Amino acid sequence: MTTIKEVAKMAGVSVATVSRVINDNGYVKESTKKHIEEVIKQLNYMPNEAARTLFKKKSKIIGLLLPDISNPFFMLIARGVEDIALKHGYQVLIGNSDNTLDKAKDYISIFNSHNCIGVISTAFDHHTITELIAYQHIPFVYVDRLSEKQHGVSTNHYQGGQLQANIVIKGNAKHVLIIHEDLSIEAFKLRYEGTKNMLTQEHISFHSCLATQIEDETQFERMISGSSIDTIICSNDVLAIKVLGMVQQLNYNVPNDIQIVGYDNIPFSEMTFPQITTIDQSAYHLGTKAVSKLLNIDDKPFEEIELIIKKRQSTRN
Amino acid sequence: MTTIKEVAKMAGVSVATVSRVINDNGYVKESTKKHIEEVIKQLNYMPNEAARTLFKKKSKIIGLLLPDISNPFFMLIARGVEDIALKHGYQVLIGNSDNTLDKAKDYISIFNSHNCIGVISTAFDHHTITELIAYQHIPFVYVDRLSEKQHGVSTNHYQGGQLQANIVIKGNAKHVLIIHEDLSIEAFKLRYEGTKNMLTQEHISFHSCLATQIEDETQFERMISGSSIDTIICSNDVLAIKVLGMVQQLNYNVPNDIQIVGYDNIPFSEMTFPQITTIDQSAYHLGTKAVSKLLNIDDKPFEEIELIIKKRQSTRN
DNA sequence: GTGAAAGCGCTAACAG
DNA sequence: CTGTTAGCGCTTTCAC
Repeated sequence: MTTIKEVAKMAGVSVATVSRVINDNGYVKESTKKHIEEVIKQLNYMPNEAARTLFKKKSKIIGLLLPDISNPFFMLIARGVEDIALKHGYQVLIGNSDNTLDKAKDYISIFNSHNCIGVISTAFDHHTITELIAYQHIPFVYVDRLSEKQHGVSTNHYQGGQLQANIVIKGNAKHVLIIHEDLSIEAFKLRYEGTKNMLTQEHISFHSCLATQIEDETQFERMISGSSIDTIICSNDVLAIKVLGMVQQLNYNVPNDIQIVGYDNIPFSEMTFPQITTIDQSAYHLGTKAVSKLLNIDDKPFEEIELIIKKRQSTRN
Repeated sequence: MTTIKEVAKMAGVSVATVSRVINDNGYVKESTKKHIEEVIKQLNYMPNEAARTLFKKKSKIIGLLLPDISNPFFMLIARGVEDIALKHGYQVLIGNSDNTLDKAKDYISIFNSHNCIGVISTAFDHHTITELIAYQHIPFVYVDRLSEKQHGVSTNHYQGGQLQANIVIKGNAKHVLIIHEDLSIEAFKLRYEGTKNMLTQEHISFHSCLATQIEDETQFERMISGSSIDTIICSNDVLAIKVLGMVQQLNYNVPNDIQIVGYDNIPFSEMTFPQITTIDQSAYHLGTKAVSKLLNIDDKPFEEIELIIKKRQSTRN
């Protein structure tokens, strides 16, 4: 690795001057600037980020804390974060918390030790979040965050839940099954309540169960047939895709016998047969916005992103 | 951020001694060690990685260069890399090249400027790889790499292609369509040749086309019906899932009318109906192995991972 | 066993 | 406009 010193020597100037041109600040005569730039190119010089970070106490790295990138929804956020971070000269260090507080804490410490400019985090439950913030001070931006008091981008999860309910109501839902993820995670809880309230209001009966409860296929079948379920509302598209497959294995026709709605609009939701009706959270956009907030390119500290209904084939009407 | 100096002062020792205990090297009296450790805990001290990196000229960061993490196959590799990197105290900086040489080069430079210990990269075509290595010197480990001369982990792609052919032959394939990704990428080319040779050997007729050519649905339909295709072999599962959906939209029964094989065994391949028959490359394992190679935990510089056939419902017999 | 001090590569005063 | 220099936080000789 060539250093700034070597560049300076070769160009016949001091390191300060070289530093001025690579950072494009301070006065440098145009001709010496040109000359230094040539030397830099010739030597293939790149500043050592560790040295810069040590001095500035801030690195060009963004810490990205996700529950699990294997869910395409988070992958989309990650790509959004990465693409725009790169555009602004930032790198992203990834951390999968697996929804574990310990891992999340560890990653935040790690991000801190790398002098990350900040961390972008997707939602934990409320209590966890406050604990995390208190844990170490580093700028935080939340994606899918909970309260207006925090910096971040989010969508209206309660409304999203209502939207799901509306869709199935139009599809003449009579007996609904809501399959949800861990309700201690605020986003899922809000959606759940949105659909629940909407269904109740329309006097439509429903059952609900946790995603983990459908692992057992025979139990799942009993649940479906026992309550003559004709509609399934899922917390997210991964779940919806899984459920679609299971329901089809049981020889039900989707959407005629059973209609299914998902959430997130992950790319695969459009590839199934039938294609899955879902609510688009614009995950990629959420990611790009989060970076803007973190880098203060964006004026507003908090923003709500519009939800988009993707009516497709897995629901009736 | 507390520094080593503060710890030293509070503990009433020199920074050198503190450094010795945090790195667990050199002689330190047991009692002073205990004392220092207490102070560290009390101050919640964590070493500044930038400073360490500056001195050591090597950071605790692994650069991970992927074509695109939105393909679950690469996501699996990424998770494998991340999980085991974390276990060894390393972080991972991600870079999506989008199969672009320019972006790949940029990322390698960036990884270098961050003093990454090395980069884990998934395959480009042969020419590109050599160019990349020449570009900057930093330890490289390839996943799905091409030649024995390079460090890395791979599977036998040619054999994988043969395996795909064998599966459909057992399913009584008469008119095969091979839908492949860019053949300038060695892995895809090898698989393609594996299937092609196997099919030729068995005197089974086949057509082939590039993945991008099936975007147009009507053209796809013509291709299928025109050649009375009864079998489709795909370069990867994402493609297979997409094709499955398209074929079903066209009212073909899978596998009776048309059987489909994928490649990779991504999680979604098991969630479709019918479930997709595929070849498992053990992507996660590939990722973990790559880290071991990079950190020299693993003795062998190169290793070949076994392919596993996942016979499921999308193929006949 | 422990401390003093040099120096990793860079930036930002400050001096000229 | 340009150079000199201190110092970011850490590790590692080298003394003692």
